[in-house]
Amino acid sequence: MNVVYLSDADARNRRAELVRASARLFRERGFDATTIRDIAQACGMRSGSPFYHFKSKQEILVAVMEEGLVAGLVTIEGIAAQPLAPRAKFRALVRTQLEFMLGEGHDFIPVLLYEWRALDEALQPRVLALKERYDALWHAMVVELKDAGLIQADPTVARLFILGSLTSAVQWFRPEGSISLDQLADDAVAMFLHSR
Amino acid sequence: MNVVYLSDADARNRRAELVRASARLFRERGFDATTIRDIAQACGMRSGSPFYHFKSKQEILVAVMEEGLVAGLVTIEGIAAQPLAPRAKFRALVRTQLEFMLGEGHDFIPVLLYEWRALDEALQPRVLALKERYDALWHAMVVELKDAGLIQADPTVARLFILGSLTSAVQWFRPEGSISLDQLADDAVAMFLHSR
DNA sequence: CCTACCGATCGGTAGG
DNA sequence: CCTACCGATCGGTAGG
Repeated sequence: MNVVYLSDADARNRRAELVRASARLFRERGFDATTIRDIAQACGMRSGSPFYHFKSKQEILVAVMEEGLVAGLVTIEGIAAQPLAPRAKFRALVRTQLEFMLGEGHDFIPVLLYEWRALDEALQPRVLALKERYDALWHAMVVELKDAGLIQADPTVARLFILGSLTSAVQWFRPEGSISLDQLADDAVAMFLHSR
Repeated sequence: MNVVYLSDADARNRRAELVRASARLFRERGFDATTIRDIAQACGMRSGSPFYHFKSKQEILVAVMEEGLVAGLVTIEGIAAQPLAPRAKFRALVRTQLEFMLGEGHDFIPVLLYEWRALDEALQPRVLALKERYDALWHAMVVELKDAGLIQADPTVARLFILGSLTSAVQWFRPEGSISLDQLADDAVAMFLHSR
């Protein structure tokens, strides 16, 4: 029953491939509209084979969310730790956030943002802890901006509005369009930060 | 085959009831996760009965989107037509938009925003025309603000960021929480409009 | 990882 | 609008 059909290394590779393909499909079609058969086919497998690597479709979703969030968090926390002036740090954080939401091959964060509801409540705590680290980091950034007089609104609402507007770009940004991620970051800074 | 089981008036009422219940369910659970049986039950019908009023589940979705959009558009256009100063008009538009997204019983616009992908491509044009009127109105508002020196960023990006951040409130705003829609509107004005 | 399959669910329909 | 039902799809499993 518990016979091994793949070497450890092969199994790890195939698992990673499943997570990557699932992220892309979940992002493009949504979790509910993506079938296990779609995922298997995208990796050249038969329909039952993903279950060699994951207990359930929900476990695939949680893997997509966790792995994407961990990768993004490490990068973002690295930037937040740099000794930059508030305005420059904000610009750098925004630019990185945009990269993780809109850049080539970065399907994980959009899935996290748009498929949260599809995740079984029992599994949500596993992702929530990471999400909170994310929010805490941005909250500190916004408070720093407010102390510097660059933001006037309530910090919590400001944080939610800023992240919300960046998030919304997932819906309308087109990489082949005329606007670049750098321009987008500049516009965000111009919009959200007042001059003193 | 085409026998009539309800009077015209009854049929209209039941249809409206189906649209209202569907809007709420689509908003709460998503389109894919809502079954015809859920909708029927919410209206005290049996599972096959919604198809007396609608050809398909997709037709229910399009009805939800169209009816919500038409209602919102009429109200929003009324405000845009008022002779208000740019800052005051912006505040009024934001407040109304928040009402239609977050207010009691207003499930239509969130469904439009979050279930667009679930709508068959063949049906999208029916809703797109209304959406464009919406965007045009907001675009004119943003240009007016830019001319008045209250916004500095590119008008298209500014419009998308503003609507995106308001839209995001659907995900985190809780009516029973400590913040009111009026405060939210004030914070949006403080965030997005610079002083001259 | 594959083959073969099950059990449940779901959108939709025929007929009254 | 109800009853009774179909056909397809889908997540998941047994066994090798």
